[in-house]
Amino acid sequence: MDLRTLETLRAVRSQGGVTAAAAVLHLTPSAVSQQLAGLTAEMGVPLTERVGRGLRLTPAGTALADAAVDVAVAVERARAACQGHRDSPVGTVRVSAFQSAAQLVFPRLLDAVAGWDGVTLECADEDVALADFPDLTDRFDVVVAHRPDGAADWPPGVRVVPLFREPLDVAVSPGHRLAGRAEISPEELADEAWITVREGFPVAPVLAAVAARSGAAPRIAHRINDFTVATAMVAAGHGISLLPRHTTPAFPGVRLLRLTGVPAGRRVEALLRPDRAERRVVARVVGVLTELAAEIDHRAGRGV
Amino acid sequence: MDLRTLETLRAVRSQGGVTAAAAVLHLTPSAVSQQLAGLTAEMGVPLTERVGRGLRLTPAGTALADAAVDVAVAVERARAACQGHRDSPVGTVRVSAFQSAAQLVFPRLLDAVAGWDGVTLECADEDVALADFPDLTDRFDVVVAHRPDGAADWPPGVRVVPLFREPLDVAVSPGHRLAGRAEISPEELADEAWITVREGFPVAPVLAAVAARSGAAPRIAHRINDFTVATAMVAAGHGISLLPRHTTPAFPGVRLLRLTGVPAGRRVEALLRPDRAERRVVARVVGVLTELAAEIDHRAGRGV
DNA sequence: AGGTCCATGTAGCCAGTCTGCAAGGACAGT
DNA sequence: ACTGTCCTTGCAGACTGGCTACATGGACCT
Repeated sequence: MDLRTLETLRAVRSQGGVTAAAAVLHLTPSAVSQQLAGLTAEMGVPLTERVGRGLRLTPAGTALADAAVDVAVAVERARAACQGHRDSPVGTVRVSAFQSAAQLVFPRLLDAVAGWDGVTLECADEDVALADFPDLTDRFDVVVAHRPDGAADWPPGVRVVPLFREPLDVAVSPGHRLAGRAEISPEELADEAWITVREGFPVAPVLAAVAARSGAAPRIAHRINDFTVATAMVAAGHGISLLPRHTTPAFPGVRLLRLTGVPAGRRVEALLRPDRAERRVVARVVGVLTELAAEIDHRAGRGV
Repeated sequence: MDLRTLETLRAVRSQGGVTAAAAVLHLTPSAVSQQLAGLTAEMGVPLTERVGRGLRLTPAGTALADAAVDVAVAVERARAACQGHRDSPVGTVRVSAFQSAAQLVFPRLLDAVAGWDGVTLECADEDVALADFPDLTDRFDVVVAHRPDGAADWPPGVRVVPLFREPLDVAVSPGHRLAGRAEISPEELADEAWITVREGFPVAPVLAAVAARSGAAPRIAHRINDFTVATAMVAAGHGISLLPRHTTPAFPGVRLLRLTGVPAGRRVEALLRPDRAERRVVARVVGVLTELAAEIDHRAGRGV
């Protein structure tokens, strides 16, 4: 019954297998398997069961993994209680963000942390499908994620810190027939060629909702995940796109038209594993993140 | 940051030193010292400080030890969550009780547990001064302790399960001038020679309270901790004593007279460390203990 | 000043755990 | 139906980490 072993069990659950868990934990599958075997022997109850060529946790294993979260939280709380008697929190914080938020946030975050002694920030851009964001919390302390309006909540077990809401606008090229307009309604977009993200990625459902208002299925010409690329393609007149108002890169000539009649936006949030959230450094970094978010919100006139 | 290391820190705090903690943990002082050094290095804060030739926890160390209790509780809760998916709780439970309770409780407890597969009960009689009972919880899962009426509560951090209250009666020999009486008031005992327990032991303050009612300081002839010995001496006419009604050994001719006008009694309670209390076997044993206690209470007509 | 007790270093041993490799199943495609 | 691939698991070997035994250095007491 070791802290590392419990951590391993949780990784096996969240990653859904020995090999994947081993990758996250920087171990070999053999080591993970042996830890599981040892833990099972100690508990006297089977914790895992084979399913196909993979592995799944039994009810007992799930119960133990759930309880292991509380253990990890208690441990980090203990660490924090100790660090509280120290001048300032220190350590390394790993932060991931999806591309557009990364561009907006990472530079300022690094600026803010530059003056903190003993604090190292490791940034990484990770843009994944909506359902895969929570899993990133195994590899990062803070995961900046986004979620379209109306999407389901994040699964329980992950701590969510709201950062800001960002409206999605319709981006058109300077030469487009609607380029002179400031606002646009979904009905006027029925025949447009769309540039949108890959299936399953966070803003896709919003386009579906907009299209539903126009009556017809949207005509999707290209699937581009990187908003910078998408913006360049819009600028060149290869289609229109639904782009976030604040984080869309300034690109000469691209016009952003406000959508009327349908709430189109996404929520940007920080995702943390509860135990990681207890670390004082992590909490401090999240604090800076929320400050930055408030700035963005404010500068944007609190969105639409 | 290991579970064993945190356990060590707690032992150092509760035992008040490296050597004592090592004894409780079945380790050498050197091992304990090294664990402390490692933990201190990891935390980056001094956790202990020298005081005289001994050792004391710093505020940071105390905070960590406090938090470590929650960790231990979470761990045992995890273990219990897992055992819940098993047919029945198993393991070894170490129980201590002071002499008279041991005599009353241990045989029946062992009877009750005899039928449980996989459960081993290790009994030990430990009669210590009032203030030392909580420390026993480091060495035993369940500590049956007693505490006179009106005594201070047990310190925080120890879990208390009430078992029963036991009135204290005045024991006299058959030839004593009061032997025919059923009740007695403190005032009538002013000139008696008392046989009582050693200073600091649980029923001592009750005698002081009784004597206070009689006006004069009690004349203490002998200090005997073992109630069986005390009873034998009372029977032989060497003094009178304040003895618990239910657990006083049946001794030919000794009369128990009820005290009037002053509440004289002791509370018998089970003391547990919070993490130990989470173990399902332990909880089950405590359950049997409380049942036995209810029987005793009932058979005694709920005391006075 | 000597004796005793306590905490703390140091050397060496031992155990637990990880890596690397091999084997056994299970699914998918030919 | 068979082969190939993927995943988990078992086994031998290396290694890191922790513990014991012993020695050292203070602090209290007589």
